[in-house]
Amino acid sequence: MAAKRRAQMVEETRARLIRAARKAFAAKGYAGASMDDLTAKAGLTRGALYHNFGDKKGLLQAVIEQIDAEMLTRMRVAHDRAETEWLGFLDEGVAYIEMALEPEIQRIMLLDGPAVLGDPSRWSNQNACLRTTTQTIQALIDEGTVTSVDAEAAARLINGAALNAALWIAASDDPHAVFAKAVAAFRQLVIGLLKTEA
Amino acid sequence: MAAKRRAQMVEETRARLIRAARKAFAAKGYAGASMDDLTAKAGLTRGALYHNFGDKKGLLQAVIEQIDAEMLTRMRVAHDRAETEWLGFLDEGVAYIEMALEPEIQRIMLLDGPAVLGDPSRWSNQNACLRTTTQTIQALIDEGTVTSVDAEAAARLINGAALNAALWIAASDDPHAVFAKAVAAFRQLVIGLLKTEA
DNA sequence: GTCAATAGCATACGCAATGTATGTTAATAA
DNA sequence: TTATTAACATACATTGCGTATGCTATTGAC
Repeated sequence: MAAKRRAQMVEETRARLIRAARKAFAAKGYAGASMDDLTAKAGLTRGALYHNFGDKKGLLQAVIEQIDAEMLTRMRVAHDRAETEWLGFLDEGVAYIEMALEPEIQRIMLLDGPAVLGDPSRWSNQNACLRTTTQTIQALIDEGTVTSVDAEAAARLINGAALNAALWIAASDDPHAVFAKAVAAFRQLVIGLLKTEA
Repeated sequence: MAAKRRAQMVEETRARLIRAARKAFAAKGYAGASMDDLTAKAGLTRGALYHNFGDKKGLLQAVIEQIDAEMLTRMRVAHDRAETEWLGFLDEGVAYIEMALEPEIQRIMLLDGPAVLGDPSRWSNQNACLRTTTQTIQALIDEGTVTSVDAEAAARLINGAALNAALWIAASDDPHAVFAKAVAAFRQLVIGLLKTEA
């Protein structure tokens, strides 16, 4: 029981550091975030950080894994709510764009993440969002809705398109109007994947 | 004439700094590149740097503008070589993917650039690549080849897709095979933009 | 129950790197 | 001829990361 409480303490420490890091990275960016400030706001020092995560990049990885998991569940929800697999695929994409609009996700997952850790597909565990999209597309191919393409390649392209759309929307003066345009273009573009009923 | 030589000297200095910066940023990444090393290899000191470019970000901007211009011409070449506007559009996209495979372009334009300077569409001058794609799509809409969509939105999505494809290819174990897959999926995807001959 | 060992975190230090403030030289303008 | 400024170099101050070291409490051995 004492051991259990000890393990809980460690998890508490890690969770508090990750929470503070999410805030700091989102607000100041990865490079601009100070580890001293970070840990101080979590009620700790850099000692705790280097003990638990190795270095600054290690902390970013932990933050990214957490956000990635959250994005995964939200995409699954959007997907499962739809009536057909194809509509689920569309909603999944739109959900991705919507999430990518949140400053935290945009800054950490889309801008700093790739710059610091390299290509997302090489991130430690797995880029969950990408996997979901790949699986969804593969299912669409199997059921005959989508033409025969490499599912991972298509997922990659779709993700990139949605990502860029989100950056565009977020940087625009009228995000609402641009969002509508982007979604319309997105829905049009993915039609190319549909199997032509020759 | 003395004035002219003076102006030439300044341009020489700027050019040498930008050249050294391109090498350093490509090799070590923006954050990892040291301004002292940079300027020393250019035969100068940090004084010249801060006088001509303001700060480190200013230097990155100058580098990006140069690379952006180079990419623009290469895309135009690929575009103009094709026989039809639609084929030119496809070749333009493939050319972009090919360029994005070069480590220098990938690191500076696709990874560090957005992380440091924010969304490319907000970059000082203009993101030339994006403009070309937008114009090409608009021309396709005008000639009736492509269905009525927002040209800029479509260009954004296409660019993002190509960008992500390049990152994927570059990080893969077998770039050649993955490149083929990506291009195939790309060609399939953009078919969605074609006007259906109803 | 005592003692060694280690996990978890804090403190202290060294080093590198950016930005700024201050020179220095040469060209330009009055 | 002299004053001013552009173009760069040098010197300085600050910040911030990573590591080495120190402290405390828990665990395990006997």
